[in-house]
Amino acid sequence: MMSGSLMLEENSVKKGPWTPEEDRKLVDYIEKHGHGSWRALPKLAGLNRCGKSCRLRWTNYLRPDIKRGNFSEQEEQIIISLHASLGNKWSIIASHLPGRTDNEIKNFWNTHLKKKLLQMGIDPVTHMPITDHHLNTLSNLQHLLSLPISPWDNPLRLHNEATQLAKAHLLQNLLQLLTPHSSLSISNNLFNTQQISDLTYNDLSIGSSFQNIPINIEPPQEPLPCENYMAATHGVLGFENDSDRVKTFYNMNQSLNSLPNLVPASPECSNIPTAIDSNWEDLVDEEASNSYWKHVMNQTPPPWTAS
DNA sequence: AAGTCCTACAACCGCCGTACT
DNA sequence: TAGTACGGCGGTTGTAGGACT
Repeated sequence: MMSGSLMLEENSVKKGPWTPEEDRKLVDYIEKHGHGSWRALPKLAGLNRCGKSCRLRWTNYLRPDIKRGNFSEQEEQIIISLHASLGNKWSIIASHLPGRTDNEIKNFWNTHLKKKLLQMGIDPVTHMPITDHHLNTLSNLQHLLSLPISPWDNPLRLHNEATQLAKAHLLQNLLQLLTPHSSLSISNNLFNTQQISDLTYNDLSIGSSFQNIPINIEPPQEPLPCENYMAATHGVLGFENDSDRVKTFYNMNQSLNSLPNLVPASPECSNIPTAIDSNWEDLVDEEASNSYWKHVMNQTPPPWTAS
């Protein structure tokens, strides 16, 4: 069997990692002719790749305006804030971070920010406190799993096994929600219903691979006042007007900002003026008819919070 | 030192929306 | 209006390299 990087499709289009030679061909062609039709490009550029692969390689890696390196603290804040209001709209989020690609932001979210939010006690999907939502789900699951099944005296044993399997998948999906990017497996002893029923929040742990059940999850160090933020982003409080919503959102960001600061990977990183600095004004002007974004990101209290 | 596990991220896949015929 | 081509997007996978045992 051929390895993935060498595997060729029937039409001999290469897949897998790009070589420096391929990169050079692609860059040379686009610099001279522009990309034009991506489908036609590979042939014209002398590349044995599909147009889609060329486009992705260019937009995500070779483009001259790509900004490499670690995300700054400010960029993190922007991503978190935009994700709270936009969800997984990576391309839109990327459009507000000059030099960053949607793919890069998506990867950064999945590998860093998701974990960070979980450790803060916030569900990175809903941006709601993880306690109520997930524990209710776990509670329901506990009931599901404790339903009596007696495969040995039931003629529908196969059906029951399928049901168990479905339950396993359900639980796995739930746990994956709590453990992003983990290779998850559920051992058979998980289906000891007593063990399941004994699980509490304090018995679960975030950040481990969950490969060894029972699981230990450490609750957040301190309760985070993030309910208001959740309400703001999801409208559960039924605000009377935008002003209330804006105030609440501001309060949330103060909560986020009060968390321990991230340490830049390189000391000089935080001192480098970024494109963000020069474009942030544009963003806030564009994003907010109200001025709350400016206050949120500049961490200055807006007038309406003055008592 | 060797094997295994884990993390990060580049790249791929499939779906969807839009433009064009 | 239907069909097709194309580009964009988000989810997922594959794999290199570091960490750990």
